[in-house]
Amino acid sequence: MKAKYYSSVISRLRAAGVRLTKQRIALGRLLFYGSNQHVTADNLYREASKAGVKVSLATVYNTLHEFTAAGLLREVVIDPFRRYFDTNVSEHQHFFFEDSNELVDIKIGNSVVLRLPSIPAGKTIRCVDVIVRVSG
Amino acid sequence: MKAKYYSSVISRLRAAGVRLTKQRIALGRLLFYGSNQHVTADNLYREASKAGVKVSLATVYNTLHEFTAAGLLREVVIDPFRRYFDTNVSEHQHFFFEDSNELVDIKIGNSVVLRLPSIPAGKTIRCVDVIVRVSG
DNA sequence: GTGATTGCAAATCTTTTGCACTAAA
DNA sequence: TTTAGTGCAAAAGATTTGCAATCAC
Repeated sequence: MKAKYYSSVISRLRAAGVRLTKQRIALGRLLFYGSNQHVTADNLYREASKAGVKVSLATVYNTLHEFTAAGLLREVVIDPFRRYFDTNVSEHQHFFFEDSNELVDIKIGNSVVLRLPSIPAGKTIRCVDVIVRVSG
Repeated sequence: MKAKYYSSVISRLRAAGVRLTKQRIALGRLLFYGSNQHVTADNLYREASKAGVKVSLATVYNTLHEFTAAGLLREVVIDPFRRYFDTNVSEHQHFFFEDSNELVDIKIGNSVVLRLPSIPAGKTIRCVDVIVRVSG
């Protein structure tokens, strides 16, 4: 099973056109087969350390940006104190649990339904971010 | 006209329960009667300097937080590089023009949340942030 | 071999803090 | 008079950068 996951990460990275390095493969495994879909740099760095992966924090930052540029991750702007990245790049919305700082996908069918606004001529909507901030 | 605006800021601050200082009144005037409803600390600091208001950057930060805590401003999390504050504290949504870094309110009637998601029992929705990111 | 990537430490940028001084109530 | 607010400079915290060493293709 490990081997299958491993090669699956490799083909995903290769398909995205990113150069295959030890660090990227290791981080890719953590990102795409780990339990947490929503990571911060520090977050992923610790997870890597815990997993015995030798990687520097700078490389974690580089990799998160590289993967985002390659379409493997999407950044979620949710918190002024740190940057979150989401392994789910398909269109979806988020709960942010303010008491625990937890970011959770809203399941399709339970999402906020919007009527989209009209926009200035010549412009395009790149995306619509919806964050439901939950407390209590 | 000036005098009317001035006293109107004073009563607004007083009503919000914030102590009236020269700096807060000056920043309040810029915020509540200035042209730009969406400010960053640096942004407001420059505006103050330009208007001849003598105030330190630290006080601008303090004041933005103080006003936010008092319900006079609302923070909009939109950009990982700086914090935006909005003088419009009523429920509304935003355009973010990515090319110019401009944050603009979506006019009422031009965007509507039609249905909210169900949330875990015991929790409450504090707010729903909707950001329409526009480019081109 | 050649150009991209890594790791470290230093730099950067925004925001916060400590503290002596000043101003508001 | 007493407590809160201000300003400065220093600190903090997240992210980035410069550069020499290393690795992928």
